[in-house]
Amino acid sequence: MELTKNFEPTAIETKWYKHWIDKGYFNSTPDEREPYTIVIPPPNVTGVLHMGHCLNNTIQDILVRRARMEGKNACWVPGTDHASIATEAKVVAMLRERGIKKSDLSREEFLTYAWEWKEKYGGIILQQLKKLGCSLDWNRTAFTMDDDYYKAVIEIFIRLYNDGIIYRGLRMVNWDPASKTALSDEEVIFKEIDSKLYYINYPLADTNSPLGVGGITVATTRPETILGDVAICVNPLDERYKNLVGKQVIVPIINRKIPVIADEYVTMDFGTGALKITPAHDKNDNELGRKHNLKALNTLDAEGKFTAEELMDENPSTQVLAYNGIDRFELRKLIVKDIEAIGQLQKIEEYKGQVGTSERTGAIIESRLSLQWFMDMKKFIALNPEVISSVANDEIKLHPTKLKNTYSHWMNNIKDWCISRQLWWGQQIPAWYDEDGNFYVAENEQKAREQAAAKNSKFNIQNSKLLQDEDCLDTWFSSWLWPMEVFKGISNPNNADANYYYPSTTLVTGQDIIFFWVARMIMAGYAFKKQMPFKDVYFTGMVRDTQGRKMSKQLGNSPDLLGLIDKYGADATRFGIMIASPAGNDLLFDESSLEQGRNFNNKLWNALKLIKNWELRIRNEEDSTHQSALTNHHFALDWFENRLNEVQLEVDELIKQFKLSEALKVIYSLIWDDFCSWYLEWAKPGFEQPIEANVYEKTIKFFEELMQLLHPFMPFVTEEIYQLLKEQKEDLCIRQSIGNKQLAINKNILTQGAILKQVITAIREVRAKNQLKPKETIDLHIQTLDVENYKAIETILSKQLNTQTISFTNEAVANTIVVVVENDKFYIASEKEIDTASLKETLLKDLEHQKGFLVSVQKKLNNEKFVANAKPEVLAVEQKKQADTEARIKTIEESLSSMS
RNA sequence: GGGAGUUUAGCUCAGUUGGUUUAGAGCAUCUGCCUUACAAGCAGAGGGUCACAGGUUCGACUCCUGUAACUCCCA
Repeated sequence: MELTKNFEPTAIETKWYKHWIDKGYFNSTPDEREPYTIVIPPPNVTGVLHMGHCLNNTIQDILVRRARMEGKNACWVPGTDHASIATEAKVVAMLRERGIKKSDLSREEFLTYAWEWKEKYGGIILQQLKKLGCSLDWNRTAFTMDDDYYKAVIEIFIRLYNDGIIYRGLRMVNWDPASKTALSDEEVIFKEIDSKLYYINYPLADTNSPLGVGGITVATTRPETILGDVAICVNPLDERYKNLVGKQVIVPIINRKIPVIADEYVTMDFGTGALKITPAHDKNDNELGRKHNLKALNTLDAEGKFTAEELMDENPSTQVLAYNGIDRFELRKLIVKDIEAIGQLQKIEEYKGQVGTSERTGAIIESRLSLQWFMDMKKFIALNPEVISSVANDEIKLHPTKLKNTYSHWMNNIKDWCISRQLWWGQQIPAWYDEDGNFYVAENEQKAREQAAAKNSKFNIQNSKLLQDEDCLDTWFSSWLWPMEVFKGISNPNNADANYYYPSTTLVTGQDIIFFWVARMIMAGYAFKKQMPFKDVYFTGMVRDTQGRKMSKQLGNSPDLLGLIDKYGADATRFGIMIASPAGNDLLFDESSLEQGRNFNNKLWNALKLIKNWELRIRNEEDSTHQSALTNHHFALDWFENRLNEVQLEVDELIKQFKLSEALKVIYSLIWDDFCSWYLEWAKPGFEQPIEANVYEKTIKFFEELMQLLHPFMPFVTEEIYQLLKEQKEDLCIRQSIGNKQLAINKNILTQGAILKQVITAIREVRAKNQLKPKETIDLHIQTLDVENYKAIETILSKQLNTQTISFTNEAVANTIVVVVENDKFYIASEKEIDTASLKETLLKDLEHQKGFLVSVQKKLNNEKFVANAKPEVLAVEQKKQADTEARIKTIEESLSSMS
């Protein structure tokens, strides 16, 4: 079979992925083997594959494929989450395009459209993962709104409500006026925004002085909330305002009389040192308001528009009523203008401030008083203390470990979790309200009716009205059950799958969702299963561009992943993203690393071609008349076998520590340098020469093992090559590795190999310096005490250095170039004239270096304190260094003297 | 403002309890090669007072203190 010039990934990738799926290799069912479970961080149904997913899922696939080859029962569960806010926004937009308004639809009608949208677009990202080669068990694909999953979420809500952990309360929440829903703190992104600081005067109420005289000036960024002001607050230590505390001032426009109060909370050097208090529209004001028993007056509605509803007791003026329905930012301008008109605006300053924005819609967040459902986190943690201890004592290991601090800090300062969202796409809150304002939490309306009848004597179980809460639950309130409910661990407790696969083995996810998701899964695990959800958590950093900027749509710096896979192949893409991915750190993505991956594919491909060329030239050992060639091949085989074992152990260790990038680097160098550049050159027969059968077979075996080692990282090219090397009974994808523990390593052979490489490199270097063309032969004279060792590698030397003759000598050879490696000397004779001067220079440079080194070693050995304090083995090493260096200096000096 | 982290070659990173031949790798750069697997390649080379300033120690990239720059988290 003729092999193509270069490796061509596209067709090969499609072929093998289909084959693996047809064989069902990725499907897992419980058996007697040890399970290795990963649940995918469910991407949004709205999502498309981006670099973050690529990194994340490549890592998961590497771990899963390796576990599968190690004989574990590997199970990687795919799925998506319903992403309430994002999906609802997409569906609303889709409807708008069709000319349909959400407000004209019933909940049921809207949900029909939403499901339609989900069926059409929700699976795109999972299809894209197949392109990347991900070995997911597709039979297990889960969705956070599946029927059973839905029921599980509801059940958990009811359980937590009955335990007194979920409560309903009026709280200051982060309100997104664009999507008209509350957001958790984690969904708010703070941004620096240019705004203005308005200085507004509040005149004193109890004097007859004209307006503008003898008042108090407040600096505010939010004049539009002024109509909700209920107090002015100053620092009790502030001398400027001491005489004003306890007095009344007048709120401009609405002319409300409010008190001046004192509290340490106020910073004296910000603005004027006087703060207006609007408890309905600011978190801190709300707290101060509660502390000082102030009323909260809400002046903005759910969309962020002015409403005078709560001001009606004050008989507001027509001017105030005219603000009704005006948007908050428009209102700001208007009120500033109106305050200016009555002469109460003193000045406006430019100001840079932090403003919260919605992660999903980008809208500026309003703090808003609202009835929401909450989880009492302090109580929850008190009942499940393992949530904190398991991470602290490494029962659950976080990688990198520095995140342990972050985790415990958050846990110990945890705030209540607002779990309700004013949306329809999600699990509807299982609470029903009767006409008297009582509510009943139950799994369905019938059960709620029964409860109502039992608790409310006025309630008629047949006829009375009962309305379900309109809101749905935060998406994270469903995805925190992911590791258990993908195996139906809540909806069908103690089923065989859940018992076998839970807890999962490893979780791979981004650092950005450590609180959103990871921490909450740990909570759910201990609360509902009394067990951790996973043993190790590997956090990836963020993928950035070469300038270190986040990848974003606005910057247009996020590459088209499928385009990259088309261009370079999935293996090269995986290689490219892994090779530059330090454990737990941000990754600066550069397309050139994909190029490196593609080149690596070709390197493998060409090594295959070389070996295929040997196939027809195999000769049995018995026929051999070249005994020395056999010994030499024996050395090459022996050396590479040991080198391979050494690296296999190293990789094993690295993967255990989640140092995947390093493991890949080590394998890359083993294949490119040790196997291709050294081993194959040593084992290679001469032009049109036959190859010994055992060399051929061993080489195939080595290559197979290399492909096996690399397979988790680059599954397609390795499977293809594995199958082409020889007729295979099984697929590489499921080939079982031999336990690494049995691997023995002969250090002597490895050292000998290292010296051989050093000799070849050193002699090549002087060849290059003396302009000896590769084709020009040399005569090599070796002066060494280990003649036998060099005899064993004679033909290798000859081949790699293009020698005409190799001989051994006990003394300097005249008119040659001298090379010193360790304590051996190599004299190189050629027909070319020798550049003695440059040769001398090289030797002198080396001599100087060695002498300098010797001085540093001797300094230590002559230091009494060092000799007294250093450990014996350290002392021995230093003594050996001294002896070696002295010997080397002697050798160089001899060479130099023989030259002159 | 509070907390955590980072700083090693042009770039991206290793460097395991302080001593392992006066700091390693990949990429990039330079030089020479179309050598019959591979020019997407081969062979070779150059490049670092380990951010800065002190300290501990016989000995510091490694431990301690301070300074600077950057990053992230929380407010």
